[in-house]
Amino acid sequence: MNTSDTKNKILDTAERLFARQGIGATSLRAIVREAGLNVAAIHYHFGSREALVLEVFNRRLKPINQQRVARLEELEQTRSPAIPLNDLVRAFLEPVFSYFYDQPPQVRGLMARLHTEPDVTRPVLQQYHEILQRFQGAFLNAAPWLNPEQVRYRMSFMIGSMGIMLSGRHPAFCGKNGARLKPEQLFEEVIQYNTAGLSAGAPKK
Amino acid sequence: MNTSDTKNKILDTAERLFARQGIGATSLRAIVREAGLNVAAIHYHFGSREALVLEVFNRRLKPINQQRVARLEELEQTRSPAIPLNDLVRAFLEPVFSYFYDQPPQVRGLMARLHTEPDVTRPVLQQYHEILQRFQGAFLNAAPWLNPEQVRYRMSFMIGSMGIMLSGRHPAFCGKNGARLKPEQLFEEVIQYNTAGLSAGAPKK
DNA sequence: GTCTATAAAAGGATAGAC
DNA sequence: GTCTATCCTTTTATAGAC
Repeated sequence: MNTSDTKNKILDTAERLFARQGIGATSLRAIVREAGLNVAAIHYHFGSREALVLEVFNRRLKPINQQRVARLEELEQTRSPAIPLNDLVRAFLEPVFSYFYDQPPQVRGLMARLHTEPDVTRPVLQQYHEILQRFQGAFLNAAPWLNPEQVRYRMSFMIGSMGIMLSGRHPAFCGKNGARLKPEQLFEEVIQYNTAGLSAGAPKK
Repeated sequence: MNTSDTKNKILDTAERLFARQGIGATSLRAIVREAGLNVAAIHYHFGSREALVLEVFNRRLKPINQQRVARLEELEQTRSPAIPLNDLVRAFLEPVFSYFYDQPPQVRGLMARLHTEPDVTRPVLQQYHEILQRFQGAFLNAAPWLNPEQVRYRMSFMIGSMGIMLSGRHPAFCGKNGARLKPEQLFEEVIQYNTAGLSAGAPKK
């Protein structure tokens, strides 16, 4: 079997189990059992459990954040200096949405965990600190009535609601509630909600 | 030592470690090591690891949700039939805030995890399903331009941003950003953000 | 690159003394 | 109610054959 085939199989399976059972609760053995491999394969390809965890997240985050930057730069060139908040929210969230659109639900749920599992949040997000800084600057430009701390917190709120969207667990009502919005509709809800949140306190024009 | 003393000591320690390391990653042995007890104590008081996990969450959620209901009922009596959205958001979030205000940061971080760790979300939230239903009805009344699904999702977004607030990890920038809002200011930010989000799409008056 | 086999440690749970 | 001692399972990690 090809190197990258096995590697991807491990990453796919780990991702699915992390999303389903939690990261700390998922053993390497559970992963290889479901992947039809053996423990040694993981150590060969990743070196340690911790390195595997980071790779699972980075594999998804890298292309998403590249997309985010590309869209931000496009906005800066075409709509500068006054980029509408709604466009910024879309530039930040749409790459997530389009990337995970055709992924199984469990895989989407992984992203929600990124911001709450303490051993993951720090090492992963440090890699993307610069991107967040750039968005913070853009949001601050677009919402000059806010101070930098407010912008940072509101971005965090946006990230929180994004996690909820991705988790698909719909935590307010994880029971048996029939009708669910279609993914596209749900996404528009998220955009609308967070654009309104970020716009809160704006001076009337 | 008194029964409830030991029980609380276990709950306190477990809570702290769950918040710090994640739930699945925290062993019973780690808990009792830090609490100065032994594994048998946990099984005596809680029966199993799983039961302990549920108790850790329910100990906090029970008083919070009682407060929520009390405040909702007060609003229904004093401001019915048209309860402002802002009051509903406060009725839902303020009990969380006031309850955790004087708790150490790690303990607050636990609530953030409630909505993402899959083995916890379901069993815990099922107990409070009725309360969420009541709030959903109230929000639907206060925002009649939304349909029930929209209300449910927006409540979930609110819960997501609340989790971010509680986590204290400020995931957008977990690096070394100097100034932080005071807790009260942060709370007002959350209220404002989510009131605006829930109000999105409201007809102009 | 992938496997089996195995080492060494840590996990949850229980029995029985006090 | 709390402890020690113990059972059995599972874990991460490594060594060495193929």
